[in-house]
Amino acid sequence: MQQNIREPKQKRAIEKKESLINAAFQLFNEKGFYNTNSKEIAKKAGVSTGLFYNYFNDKSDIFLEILNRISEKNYLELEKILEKLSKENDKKQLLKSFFIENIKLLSELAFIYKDIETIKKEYEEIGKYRDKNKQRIKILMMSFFNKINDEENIKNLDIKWEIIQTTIDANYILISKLENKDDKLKFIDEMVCLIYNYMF
Amino acid sequence: MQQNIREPKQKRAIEKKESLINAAFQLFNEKGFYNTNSKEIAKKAGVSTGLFYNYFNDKSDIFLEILNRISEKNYLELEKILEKLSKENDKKQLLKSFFIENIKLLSELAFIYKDIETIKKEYEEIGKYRDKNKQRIKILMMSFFNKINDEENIKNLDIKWEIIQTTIDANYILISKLENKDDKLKFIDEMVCLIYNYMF
Amino acid sequence: MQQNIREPKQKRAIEKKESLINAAFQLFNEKGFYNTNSKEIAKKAGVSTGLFYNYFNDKSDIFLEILNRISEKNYLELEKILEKLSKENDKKQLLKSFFIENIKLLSELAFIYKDIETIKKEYEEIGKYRDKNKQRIKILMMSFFNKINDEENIKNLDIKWEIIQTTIDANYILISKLENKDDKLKFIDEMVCLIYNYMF
Amino acid sequence: MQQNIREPKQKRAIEKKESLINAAFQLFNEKGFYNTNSKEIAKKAGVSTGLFYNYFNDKSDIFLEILNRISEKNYLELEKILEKLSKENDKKQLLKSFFIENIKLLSELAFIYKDIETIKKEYEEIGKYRDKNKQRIKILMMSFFNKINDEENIKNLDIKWEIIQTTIDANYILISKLENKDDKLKFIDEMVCLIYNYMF
DNA sequence: CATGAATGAGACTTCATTCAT
DNA sequence: CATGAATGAAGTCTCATTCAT
Repeated sequence: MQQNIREPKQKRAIEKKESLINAAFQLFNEKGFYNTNSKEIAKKAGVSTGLFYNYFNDKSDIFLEILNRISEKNYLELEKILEKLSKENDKKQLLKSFFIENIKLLSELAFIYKDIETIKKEYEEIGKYRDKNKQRIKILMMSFFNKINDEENIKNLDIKWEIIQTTIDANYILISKLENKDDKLKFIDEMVCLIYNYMF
Repeated sequence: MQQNIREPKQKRAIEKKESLINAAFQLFNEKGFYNTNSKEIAKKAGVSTGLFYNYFNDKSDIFLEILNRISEKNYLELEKILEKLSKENDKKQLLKSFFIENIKLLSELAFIYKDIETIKKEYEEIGKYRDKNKQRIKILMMSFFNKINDEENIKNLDIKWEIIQTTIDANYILISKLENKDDKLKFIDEMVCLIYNYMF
Repeated sequence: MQQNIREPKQKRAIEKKESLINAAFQLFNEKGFYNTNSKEIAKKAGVSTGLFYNYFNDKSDIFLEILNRISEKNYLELEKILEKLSKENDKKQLLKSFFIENIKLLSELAFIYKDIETIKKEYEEIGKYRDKNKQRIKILMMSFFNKINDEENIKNLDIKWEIIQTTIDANYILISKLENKDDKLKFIDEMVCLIYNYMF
Repeated sequence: MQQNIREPKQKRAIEKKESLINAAFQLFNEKGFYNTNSKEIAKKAGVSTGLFYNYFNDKSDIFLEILNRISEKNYLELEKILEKLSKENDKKQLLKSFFIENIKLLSELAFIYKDIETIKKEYEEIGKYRDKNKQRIKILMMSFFNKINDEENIKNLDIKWEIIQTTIDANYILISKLENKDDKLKFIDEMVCLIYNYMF
């Protein structure tokens, strides 16, 4: 049935698909994947329930699409950030900038980390995609770290990155829940400190 | 009739309640809270569906009971560990010992961090309990950190602990998924490094 | 399985059966037959659930037993009342006395009229018993009415009694719900009026 | 999500909702509220179980809808009847006409009187609606009685109407169970007699 | 006799998904 | 393309009844 999924071509149709994705994103964020149902998504998107299944095979499919888009966007932005930052000499400042730039991106992903571990077990596809993407970011980041760390290769960078990534993800969820902007910055400062002291 | 939950008195009955809790724990771990149902839990426990509802109001109730037990046990063990460690002079070694001791405990909680953010939104009770418990551990840990850090009070310890706790939780999930014991130890070494460099 | 029902012989056992009957009577009255369950009855009676089924085949069985007892008691009392009243000459006063005497009895039955029409359809036995008892009272009452109506036989007494019985039953439920004693008496006066004017 | 009850707009959909209501009405009549379940109603309506919950929150909800409709219809018809009858001079004939006209209406409500006392205790909403409706009819009827009773106000009309209403309701159930038309008429004659002698 | 834990059928309810219009 | 009514499988939960102790 995979093939039955239409790719909308008319402008109005494309807008509707976008509405669905936005609605799903918001609801997944607010209430989690398992407490959101397709009827609700369609309602919030202002379209009919049936239309949902014109564009997506099932609920996991729209999740995958969101994951996909955000991952893609983030990867590209990450590349840009790293490019830009490579001119920075002060490593600490560099890291800080990195986090500040990143927070906007990564906080979008926060909702995903919440449910993805469970969803992965049910939908293999999503697990695979997630792992692939993680791997891709890892490569990017490791080459970046190697570059800015002029002296010698960092030992155990593999493991280190695994830990850093996990740490960043988890703390981004934490930060994304803070209301106050100053609080956010304070937390980011601390994270910079955490990562900086760890790596260099 | 809601609260008509029995506390079993006969030995066999207590065993069955335990079976249910163990079965639920395993299934929540394997498949997550939302992909586990009461019938399944009962089946794995070798018990009828009805009995599940003799002992628990609903699925969230057995989750709470598990959370409760593990939290309680861990808190007590944590106290013991801290007591024991307070004799250690080498802070780095101390932290390492702390993590090694802790890993056994905390990895049990891994499954909880997976779903709890979503569950909290649905079941207020669970959120409250979780927060209370987090607070309790925070107090314990902060007094410990203050004690071992003889010179002066650590700045921003509040925020720091928030970040450390988040970091530890997230990385424990990571570590708990590793099969190989040496890998685990390597990761723990790195975490010690991460935390140590951050705090001292 | 009918034969498995024990008739308790020891004093303590008899008391327990009585407790069950009393508890069931109260609960049926308060919440109706279909909203009362056997566990609840046992609990209110202060005995175990299992014991319920030592004495009664099922829930309808205890209902039948209650119906039986009250019907029996009422029939005997009715005979006494009619006997006593037959000396009264003033028919209106006689009717009034009849109702006043009766109210104590019949209000006990109020709860039964509430559910019996539905229960009858499920449990034939109960319908049969109910009809038999109604017939018995009808005979008693009709002979009484014939006796006090010296002149000639009342026309259509059959139908009349059917209507009177229905009317009395329904209004007894009404009266039994009144809290105030004076109100009760006022209603009884009106009922006397209703019936008297109808019959004579 | 509780109140997410659809009001069907398409013709076929409206028909299905009607089927459900008709099926429920018949089943409640035949077997009573507590011996009828939603699956059965759906089946009799030729519809899936799920659809039941598209249109009704639960079993009490469809009961309320039926109660609502019948009450409304009956109230309007009652007004018409009273209007028509107010030209009649012979009070006895008037009452008779009233009952004959009414029997068609009220017998529809018979099923409701059977279970409503019990249902009221479980579902407050239904009790409230019932009381409101009873009150409304009382007002209508009392003004009617006052009008046709030219001489002077009837004493205790309040209590009298309470009794009359109870009496009529109960006897209508009785009459509605009769198969034979002549029997019905005989019973109605007797009821006319009962009420007429009582009131005038 | 008495207990209350245990059973499992069946009721209630939700929701991903389909399909006639 | 779009609708939303309709489906039914599957999950949640209750309770009359049984049975080991």
